Amino acid sequence: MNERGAAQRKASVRDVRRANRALLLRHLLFSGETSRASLGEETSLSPATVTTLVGELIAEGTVVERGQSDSPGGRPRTLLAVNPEAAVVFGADVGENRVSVQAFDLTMRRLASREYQFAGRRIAPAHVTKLVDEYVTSMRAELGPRGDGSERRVLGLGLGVPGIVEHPESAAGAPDPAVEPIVHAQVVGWETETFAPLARRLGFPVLIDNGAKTTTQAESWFGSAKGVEHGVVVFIGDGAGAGIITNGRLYRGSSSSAGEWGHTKISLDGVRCRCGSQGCVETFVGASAVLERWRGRDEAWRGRESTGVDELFAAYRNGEESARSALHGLVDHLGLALANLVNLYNPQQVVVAGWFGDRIVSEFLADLRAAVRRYSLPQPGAEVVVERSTLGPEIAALGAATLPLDHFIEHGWGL
Amino acid sequence: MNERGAAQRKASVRDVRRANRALLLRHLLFSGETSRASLGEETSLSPATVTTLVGELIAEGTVVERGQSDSPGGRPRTLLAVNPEAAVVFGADVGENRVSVQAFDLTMRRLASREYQFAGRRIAPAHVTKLVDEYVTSMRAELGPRGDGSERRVLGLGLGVPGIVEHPESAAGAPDPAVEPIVHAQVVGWETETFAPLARRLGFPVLIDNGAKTTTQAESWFGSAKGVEHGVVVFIGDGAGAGIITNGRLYRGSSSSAGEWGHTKISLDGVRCRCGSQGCVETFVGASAVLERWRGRDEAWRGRESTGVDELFAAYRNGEESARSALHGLVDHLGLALANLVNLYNPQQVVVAGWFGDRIVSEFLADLRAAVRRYSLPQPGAEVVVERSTLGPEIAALGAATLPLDHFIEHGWGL
DNA sequence: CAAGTTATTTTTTAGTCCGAACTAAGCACG
DNA sequence: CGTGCTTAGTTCGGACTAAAAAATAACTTG
Repeated sequence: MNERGAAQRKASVRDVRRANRALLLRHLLFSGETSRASLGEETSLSPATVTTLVGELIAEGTVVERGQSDSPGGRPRTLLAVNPEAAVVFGADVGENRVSVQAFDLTMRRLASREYQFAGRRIAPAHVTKLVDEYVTSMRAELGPRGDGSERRVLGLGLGVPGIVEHPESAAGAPDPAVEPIVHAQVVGWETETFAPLARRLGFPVLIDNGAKTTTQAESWFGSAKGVEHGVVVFIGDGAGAGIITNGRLYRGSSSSAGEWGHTKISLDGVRCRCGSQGCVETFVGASAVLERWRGRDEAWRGRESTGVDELFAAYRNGEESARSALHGLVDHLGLALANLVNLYNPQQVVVAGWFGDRIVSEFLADLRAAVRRYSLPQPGAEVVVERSTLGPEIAALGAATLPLDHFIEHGWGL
Repeated sequence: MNERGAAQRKASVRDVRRANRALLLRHLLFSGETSRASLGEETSLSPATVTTLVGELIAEGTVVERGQSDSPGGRPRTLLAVNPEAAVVFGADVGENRVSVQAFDLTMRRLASREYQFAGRRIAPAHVTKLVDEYVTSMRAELGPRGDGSERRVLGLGLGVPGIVEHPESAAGAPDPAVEPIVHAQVVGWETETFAPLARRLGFPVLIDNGAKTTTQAESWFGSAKGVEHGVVVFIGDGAGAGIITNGRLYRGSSSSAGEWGHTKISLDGVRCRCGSQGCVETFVGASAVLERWRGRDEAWRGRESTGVDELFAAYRNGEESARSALHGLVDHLGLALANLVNLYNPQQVVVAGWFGDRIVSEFLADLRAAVRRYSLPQPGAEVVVERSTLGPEIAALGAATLPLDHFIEHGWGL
């Protein structure tokens, strides 16, 4: 009566084709132009199989031929590429003070974007629904029809939100557009929300996940963590969070709330955190917390943390002792908190992202690396590479758009 | 040029059969006697497929028919079961002061066992090789031939060791008998060892992994964590470690050293740990550490921690204040350290194991649960179940034996 | 002993990838 | 220009796969 097997689904011949189709499509998407021959070599699929699968992809319009490549004395290779025009994907990200919606082609080139700023860290889900719907409609109008005059197909919209997203039933693996997820995002004042209305209004699938997770996926597809099998991306802004890649895939945990690194404790007492507990990592490395430590509980920083941080770094360069000790303490604590991740997950790479994380790393990368190494076990500590993120904050929406894209790669147009 | 695809292997029709064979075999192994019909229902494979696959399993001797079940008015179901006689599996575990070697039949019933105690936490790998070889030979002699007089087939031997095991190349997934792993186990004085000689002497595959990991697998197959998709098993003895189950499988990280929970830091300063750092979880919840806190740095406990713990608990029951505060502090710290795991992995279940962990949980389970809940985020904290291990210390070898068994389920006799 | 019921097997079908032979499309060199 | 040489891609038959449908087996019940 053990239900271990519940995870393992039965396999059938159809799954084989789906898996191989996805394999090819993924290669094609990430390596740009390739030929059938090299595709076969890289995937170790037989030439015959490549021919049929690519034929299918071309027939459905996902892939196009792009002339020949140079030939070293034999028949020249015909180049293949994903057809950017094949579909549009939308990505939307709800942050702590802005909503950003962007449109991408199938190769994830940005086609259009819209942004909305809000204050007070509050925005109603209905408002988000309205905004996104509006922006998507206006961007579709802006884009117009395709080159050949036909209507643009839409893969779907990915939505990143600053909170926990529960995917009922489909516990394992990637989100499934069929089940309606539940969102808990206290940061912007959402208790238990659903975005079913948005999907109804848009008329195409909406996939939702935590923003840190979607951005992690973007980082692992296009950024510094490209191709990393086991990696961690930490986001440090006002708060702190992490996204985890295990076995090449985003790790979600049993109810998608894995990676709450910002609220792990590295001290038994200490400043109280907004989560209600104390000693959280966030209270040592988050921007507001650091500012508070530097200048005391001064409400002047509230809402303008960024300039506060500018001042802190300026003071540091001026040699002010208080700034020095605040920043050194920060780097030390951050190193320790990262070392905990290193010991637990044994990642090949740790990427530091987020606006404050960027600032820290651009100034103190060497110190941070030393601290991580000091606090982690020799073996995993020696192997891990601490890196800075190369993608800016505008990739949040791209990360979200990654969700429908992933679903398309894996399952095609069906569903 | 991105190597994401490296993880994804191409699929072929053969993989389908292998996967379905494994699916059936796993069901058969875990649910005991079943019929073809119910096997079909549970796996959602068609009756026809079940017939052919089961036919194959019967032909190779792995499965046997076991008479009929009662019939409610139609053709009675013929019961199927894994044939215990089909093969022998050996499991060996090297602990901090003993080597235990056991033999199991294919249904993981213990057939024979041997044990060797050593002192001083030192044993040479060559000595282990010699011991294991000796014990295996003697157990094979003890078991004699099978009921029908034929030679017993051996699946292999699983070896659990108290340290980090690197599996070169086969980074992802389960260990592969083809590549020779490298063992780092400072606890027993091993720097960089290999057990190739053992495999040569035995003449069948030897699979090696960290003992905490193998025991976690046993716990997830046969113990309290049965059927759990996302779970954590923590081992608390003299030291502290953890094994992590994600998506129903053991998580190893990029170089198999994931789960070093005992050396994550929950304090910025604090007692120095044997790993060289300070503030490690181990220095708050490990048996020696707790004793040291209670009675001061008194070398009298060295080597007899178990009786020391007895005295501590006795003192607690006598109402001694020092014991009370030591134990309450322990439970509090343990709760915090577990909450960190809960926030990071979002598991459905946390199982506390290890000899000292057992003692703690049998006395303070309610307090511990409260502490975990207090320190973890509301959502993952509400969902997680903190449980005690129901399997004793003798399952270490069973956990190790699980490695060849898993390999057999997944790949059959080949290789 | 006939009818009903359920379990299992057989047969057929639709689908998979792959190996080998084959065609396509260039270059090199006389 | 034509004849080989080389590499790219396609076609086709073979060896497998699971599953749907039909047939058979083995019971209970009236």
